[in-house]
Amino acid sequence: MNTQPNFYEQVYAVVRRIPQGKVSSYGRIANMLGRPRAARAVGYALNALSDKKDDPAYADIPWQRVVNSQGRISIVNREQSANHQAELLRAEGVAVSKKLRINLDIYLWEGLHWVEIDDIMKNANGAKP
DNA sequence: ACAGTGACAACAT
DNA sequence: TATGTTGCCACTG
Repeated sequence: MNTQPNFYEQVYAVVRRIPQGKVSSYGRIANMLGRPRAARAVGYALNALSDKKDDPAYADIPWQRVVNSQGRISIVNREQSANHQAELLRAEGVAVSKKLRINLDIYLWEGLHWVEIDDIMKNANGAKP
């Protein structure tokens, strides 16, 4: 009852549900998946996408919609990637300040309800039925 | 099997 | 507000 082999897939499934123009945080996603302390692992999961970007199955994941709990783009020591993420978000209508900060009062995604989470847990696929 | 790592978060200065 | 520290988790050699 713990470590499900598909933790990454579950993360991806949730991220795919984040609507355009909204953002969520690593911690919130971890929370949705029933692992409130796994925020760091969520970031790790998204980081792993860079190795899968050639796989079309992972090409549609809006990773840019995930920021840290303060509403700031969290890839601090990767300036280029951070700016890239900011641009992607702006292109979606999300206001990102020069300091890479986003107003969560406006753009925070409410998240999924338990029924949808339950579905993801079963299929660890989420994307599509 | 085990230690190291990293797109986090909460708390302390 | 801006750093630094500590705890956490899943994944990797």
